[in-house]
Amino acid sequence: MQIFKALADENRLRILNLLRNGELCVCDIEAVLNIKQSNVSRHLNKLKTAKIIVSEKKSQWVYYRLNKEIFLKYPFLLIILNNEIRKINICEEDLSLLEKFKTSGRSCE
Amino acid sequence: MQIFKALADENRLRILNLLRNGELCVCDIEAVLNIKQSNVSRHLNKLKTAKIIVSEKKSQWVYYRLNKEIFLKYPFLLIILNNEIRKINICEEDLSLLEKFKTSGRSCE
DNA sequence: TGAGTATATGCAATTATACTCATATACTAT
DNA sequence: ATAGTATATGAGTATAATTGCATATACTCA
Repeated sequence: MQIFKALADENRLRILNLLRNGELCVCDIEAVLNIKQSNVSRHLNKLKTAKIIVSEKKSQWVYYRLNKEIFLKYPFLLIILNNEIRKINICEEDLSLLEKFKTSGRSCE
Repeated sequence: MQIFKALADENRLRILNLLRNGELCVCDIEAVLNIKQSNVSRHLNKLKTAKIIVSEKKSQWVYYRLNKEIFLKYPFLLIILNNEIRKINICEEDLSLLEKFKTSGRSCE
């Protein structure tokens, strides 16, 4: 139930899309999606509460990544991630923006 | 996107569960779920707009059933229907209520 | 035709969700 | 210590979804 509600928001699907290639910190996501930091933080919390992602604090940053276990437990989630989310137009753009951002030196790592 | 929103409501998941065994009219669903008719009608409309179900009018009744085509198009939907929705406690009860209702003679057919 | 039933829909009220701004907390580095 | 950065969260607002009630429409049957 909660997992379906977690998936029912475009910003959260965009976040999951970004996390497909590996972990990101809040400010990476904020920069790429161009939404407010507090907003990103809350969306991440919803995804985390639904156990779709997990977080790990590293010095001043908090890194979020997909929770492999839940993708094993719910095969439909993997299909959604790999087949459906990428069909959303803006998700392609997000990925290339992320690419640019990561190579621009403005990323926090 | 719209498909995810359509799945993000317990009543709608319960309706999809009931439709697993075949088509039903609005009043069948109303009786089993014990929610208001106008409410059932609106939920059905959301599912229909998301193309998850289709409807067919037969004399004074409107019958709703799963849209086979969309389940072929989105395999994750089939997994959700067969594996996840049934895990929701109330869905088991709904099915036995439906059974009773259908054999009680109060059903509209 | 008229009464009864099934369904859909307009409108208002309620509830849930998402958002913004300001600020607290935790950490880093000078 | 102090300033700066990253993140989370409280409080208020805006927006969206759900619901209930009343009613319109379409159909049936006597």
